Amino acid sequence: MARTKNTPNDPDRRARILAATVGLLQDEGLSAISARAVATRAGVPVGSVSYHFDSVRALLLEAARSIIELREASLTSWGQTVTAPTIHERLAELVHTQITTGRAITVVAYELYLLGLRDGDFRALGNEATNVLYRQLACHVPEADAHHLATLADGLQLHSLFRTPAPGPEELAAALRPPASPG
Amino acid sequence: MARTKNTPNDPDRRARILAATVGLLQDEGLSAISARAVATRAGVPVGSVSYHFDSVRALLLEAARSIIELREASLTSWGQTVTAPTIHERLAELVHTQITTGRAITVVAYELYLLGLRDGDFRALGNEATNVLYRQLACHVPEADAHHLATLADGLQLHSLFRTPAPGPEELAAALRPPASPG
DNA sequence: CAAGAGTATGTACGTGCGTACATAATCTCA
DNA sequence: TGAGATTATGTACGCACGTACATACTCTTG
Repeated sequence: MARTKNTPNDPDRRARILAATVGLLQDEGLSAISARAVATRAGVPVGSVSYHFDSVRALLLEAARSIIELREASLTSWGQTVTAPTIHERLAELVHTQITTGRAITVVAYELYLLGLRDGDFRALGNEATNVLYRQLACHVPEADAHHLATLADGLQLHSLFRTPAPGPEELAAALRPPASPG
Repeated sequence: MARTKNTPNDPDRRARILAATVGLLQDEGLSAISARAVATRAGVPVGSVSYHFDSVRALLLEAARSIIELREASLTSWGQTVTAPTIHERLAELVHTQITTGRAITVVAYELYLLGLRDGDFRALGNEATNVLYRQLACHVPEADAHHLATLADGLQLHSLFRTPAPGPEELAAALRPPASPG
C-alpha cells in the first residue's frame, strides 16, 4: 500500500534524536527514557531511533558522552578564570552554577554516572567525567590538592542538590576550604 | 474451582518480601525491581506483594528506610571506636569496608539516594542518610569539621567505587586528611 | 462454635516495552 | 540515467509490567 512520502533525508536526524534524549533526561529523568518516548520528543517515528542507534543502551551511552563533552567545554572556559589563590571561590561559583541554573543537567550526569557502578562502558565514562574537573584543578594546584578538591567538590555538589534553598557561593567556598580548627 | 489450600498465615511475610527486595537490589540493581521479580525472589505469589505494599514505589521507600536503619546501627557501633585523634583512620576504615565487603549495599544506597533528586519522599530519606554519618562525626569533632569530613567521605566513597582495585585504608586516610601544602 | 478480620492466591486488564524487519523513498555517484 | 547505498517508515512480535480484585483460606476473638 502506498504510504505518505518519506520526509527528505535529514542529515541531522541522529544528532536531533540525541538532543531529544538529553532533553528528556533533564525533564523527566533516566526512568522516562524509551525508544518511543525519545522518538516522540524528537518528532520522528520509532523506527528512526532504532535505525540510528543499535539499542536504548547505545543511545544512553552516546548521551552520556555528549554531556561529558559539554561539561569539558564549560570547564575549559572556567579553568581560564582560576588562579591558585582564588581556586576555592572559583570552584564554589562553579558548584553553585551546577546546582542552580545547571541543576537539571547535573542531576542527569549523576544518574548516568551511577550506571557506571553496574556497567563497564558507563564506568569508563564515569571515570572520564571525574577526571575532567581533576585535570582543570591540577593546572593550578599540586596533584594532591587537585584530587582533594575534586573529591570534596563532588561530595559537596551531591549533598547540595538535596538542599532547599541551595547554598550560596560563600557557603560553598567555606565548605571547600579546610576547616580552621586543626584536624 | 477449588484451589490448593493457602499456605498457613505467615506473620513474617511482609518482612521477607522486604528482605527479598533488598537482596534483589544488591544483586541486580534498581532497574531489576518489579512486583513479579520480588515475588519470585521471596517465593510468594505476586498478589502477596501487592497485598502487603500499596505499590512498587512504597516497597522501595520501605527498602530505603531499612537500609538506612542498618547503616545507622552499624555507624553507632563504629562511632564507639572513634576518637578525635584517630578520626581519619577510623573513617578511612569505614569507607574501605563500604567499598569492599559492603560494596553491594553501598551501591544500592546510592541508587536509592539518587531517587531523592526527583521524588520528595526519597529526598527526605536521602537527607536522613547523609545526617547519619554527620551526627556520628559531630560527637567527636567540631560541627564544621564534621560537615567537612562527611562531605569529603561521601565524595571519596563514590569515586572509590569506580576504582579497580579499590584503594586501601592508608590511601583513603591520606585522602581524608587535609593536603600538606597550604591551600 | 461462628463471625469477622486478616491474609493468601490466581487471574485479568490495559498498557508499554525493545527490537526486528519488510518495504519504500531519497540521494549520490559513476 | 540507473544502480546502489543510505535513510525513512510502519507494522508486528513476544514479553513484561503495575495494579486491581474476586475468591477462598486461615486465624482470632467473643
